[in-house]
Amino acid sequence: MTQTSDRRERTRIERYDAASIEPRWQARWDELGLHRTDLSDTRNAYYLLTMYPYPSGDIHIGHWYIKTPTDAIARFQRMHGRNVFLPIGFDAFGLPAENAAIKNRVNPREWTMQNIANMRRQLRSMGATFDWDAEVVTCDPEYYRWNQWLFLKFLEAGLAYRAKSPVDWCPNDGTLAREQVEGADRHCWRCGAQVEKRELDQWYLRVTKYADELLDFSEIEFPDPVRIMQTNWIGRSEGGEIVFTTAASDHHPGGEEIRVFTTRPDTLFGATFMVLAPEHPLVERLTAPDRRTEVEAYVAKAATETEIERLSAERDKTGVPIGADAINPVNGERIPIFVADYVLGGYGTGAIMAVPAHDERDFSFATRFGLPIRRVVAVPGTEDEPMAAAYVAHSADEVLVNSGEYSGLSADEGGRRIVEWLARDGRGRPAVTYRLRDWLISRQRYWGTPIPVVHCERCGIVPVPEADLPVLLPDTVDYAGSGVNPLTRDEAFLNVACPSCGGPARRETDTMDTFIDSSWYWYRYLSPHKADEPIDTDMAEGWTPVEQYTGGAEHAVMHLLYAREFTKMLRDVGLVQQNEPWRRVFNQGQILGLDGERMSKSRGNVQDPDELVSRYGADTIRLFLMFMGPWDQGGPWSPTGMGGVHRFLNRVWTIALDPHGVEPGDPDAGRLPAGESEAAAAIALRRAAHKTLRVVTSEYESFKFNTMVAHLIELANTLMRYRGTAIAGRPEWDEAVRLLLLMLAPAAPHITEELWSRRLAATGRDWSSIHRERWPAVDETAAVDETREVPVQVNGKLRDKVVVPAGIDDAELQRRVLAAPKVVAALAGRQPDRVVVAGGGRLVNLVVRS
RNA sequence: GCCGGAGUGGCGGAACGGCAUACGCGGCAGUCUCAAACACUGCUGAGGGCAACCUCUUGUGGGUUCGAAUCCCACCUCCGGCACCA
Repeated sequence: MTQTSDRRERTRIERYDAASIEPRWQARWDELGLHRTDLSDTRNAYYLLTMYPYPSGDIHIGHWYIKTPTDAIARFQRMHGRNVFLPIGFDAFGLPAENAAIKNRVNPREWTMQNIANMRRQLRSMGATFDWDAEVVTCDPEYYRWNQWLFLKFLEAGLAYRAKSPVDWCPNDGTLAREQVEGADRHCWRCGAQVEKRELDQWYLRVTKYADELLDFSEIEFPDPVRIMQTNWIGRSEGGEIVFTTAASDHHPGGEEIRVFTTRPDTLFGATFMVLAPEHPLVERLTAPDRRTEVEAYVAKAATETEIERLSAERDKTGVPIGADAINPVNGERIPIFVADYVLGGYGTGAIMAVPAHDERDFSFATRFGLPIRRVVAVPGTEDEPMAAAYVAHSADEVLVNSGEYSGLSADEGGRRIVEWLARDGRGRPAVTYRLRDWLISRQRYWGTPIPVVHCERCGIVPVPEADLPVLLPDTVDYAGSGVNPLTRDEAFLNVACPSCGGPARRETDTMDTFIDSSWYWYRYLSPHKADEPIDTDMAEGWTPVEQYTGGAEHAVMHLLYAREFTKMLRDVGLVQQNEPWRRVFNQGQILGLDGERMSKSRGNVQDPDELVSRYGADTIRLFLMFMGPWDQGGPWSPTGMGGVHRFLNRVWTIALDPHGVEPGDPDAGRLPAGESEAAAAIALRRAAHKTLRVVTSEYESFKFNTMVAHLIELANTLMRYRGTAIAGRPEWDEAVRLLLLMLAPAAPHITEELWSRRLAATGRDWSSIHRERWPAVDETAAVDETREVPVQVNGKLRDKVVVPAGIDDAELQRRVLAAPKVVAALAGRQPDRVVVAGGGRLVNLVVRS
């Protein structure tokens, strides 16, 4: 070819222009109903769930990072004949809407609905195949009424109850969320007032009932870290509950029981003091008159601290003696009682026996207060050694010492026997404790689901009858410049006739934790408008547990655990028949701003996707987000590299539409690689295509999108090398291009649809969409390599590589390795002492001593 | 502090007991162009050497192994969660 004809070839085809093709195909997919799922057909049901977004108004590239690979999974599964259901909705209740309302005097509903409208538009611009017919918006009464309905069912079943519980309280702004308490001095973020604790009557769900069941992960496939974190969060501990009694003193007759939980009943003889949590009810009663001032001051101070501070193993232990003693049930010893903040009221019994010799926290406390440390577990021969730290290690030959008749027994056996002994006369029993607490669902806020109960002067707490649901949130809301829940001032909302006696009553003003909303929304997607029940039981039976759930790792313990608890509650009131909500969960990483912080409008580090869409098109962004790293990793956002992915799509465009053109710049353009025949090149291209198909298929299945894209780029680069040669006219070329487009289709749906339509228009074949094609099958015979390269090491160092036929045996491989020139040089006449042929001949290591 | 995760070229990352740095970005050189842009081709971890080639390198320090980025122990740094942000 002459240079002039080259130039003509180059300019002949039009350029890839995403903006002109993407909206057209999105409209076409809507017409085709690509995204709509026939839920009545459950034969090949594949329920793909992505965590629904909070409509914060901070719409940023992070949403694309979460959603577009999920869409690729949906399209990939559809190409495998699965009936995929990919719904979307909005987690629309919550604190940010109220903050915006207080600050800018906008109505939370209006603020939320505006954000939702904008997010809908943006989510559509991704080209994602969400089934919008199934959309759920949690602040819609059509949704939250069922939170209320479910609450009533739980109340009836004894799964909901009311108890006192402390909140962080600001005198001006009411209850504060953790993020609204600022600084070491714990002041209110809005008014700066000192935050205090206040005890309120609040609603709980009895989820600890499921603690043991939640530790069983056999029906749910979590990433290992999530399973481990949930296991630790539930925190099952086995041990004993031991009854200590108080000793008589000047101010107290004694004989009062103090129950403690311990995981180490074997160390009971080493208990030299006792500690009550500041919240423990006995503190008030047992404190000696001359200790009262100091104890009360300490208790008040502890109330201002966070649990994280109190549990810190690093800081110095604090506490005060209350001026009373307890009696150790195993030896009748009087031991002093302290109150200290490192013991929590909400864990175990809120009281501990302190064994400084065998517990690190007790040891540092005892050291600080000069309390006796008595060793009761030791490896024989070491029992009299001085202790510089608590001995907590477990060793097979350690035994109990200084423990009366139990001395000499192993710790396990001794502990068991001590509990058995105490149990005989009711002074102890084997016991299990969990770190998991019941779920506090009350929120003193407006923007949430009203808890459907009424407080009647005569009848007490009365559930709202089912027929009266929903209890609607009033639309007009006046915050009056304060964070205090406006429902508490809304007389029209508050005043109601008691459903039981008809007398005057007040509505409950607390609303529900928004984690309630997110604990069952995937069931509602299946029947979002069902008017008589929250969940369509038949539909749930056919479509759930959800096949695959994707979402952020930041939800590992809270949302992902609450939802499991809730599912078990739904099961126990007869609404679903399954134990777990989802079969498999994948946690993708989080996209941070360039500054490494979470993206938010207030930080000014958000990347607006609209701008990128108009510059590169949705396909480039989708592909770049998948390519930038492993999906479970996330990381700081940087658009550097977007151009590389865009160039790749340009090459795909060129390959598909202009196979015979050549570019200037390559001196060998239009010629096959030196020494490669046309037949050999055709086989090589076919091999590359099918090897790519094999690896790309498994990468889609395991969500390894970054290497999936890398492999597609490699195949495109291979095709580019053959462009303009005789290969480009052969069926192997057409097959490779066809496979490339099919493999790329789930990730870059618009450009592949465009190229597919153009290629098929030329052939006259009947088609509707590349996204309705079947995923191609690997031709394994085409994917086989004829030769392979074997690296050769001498003493673990790479010295040479030999190319050998694929089917060679080890003896022949060794012969060739030892004949390789660089190997001969490296051996320098020495004989290898050992020849290691690794992993079926993948590598050879020659070991030479001396 | 506790629980979980991650540290690899100038940058994003690949390899996860067997060739460290695939793929991409950036950089350098070139083809095309009057020129630029686009596109395309080649080179590109560090140090040494004219070269063939040699030495070093996966947060730090130890260990296991014929062989370690990968497994084990200790430490450092960063990220997520810690129950009222979602």
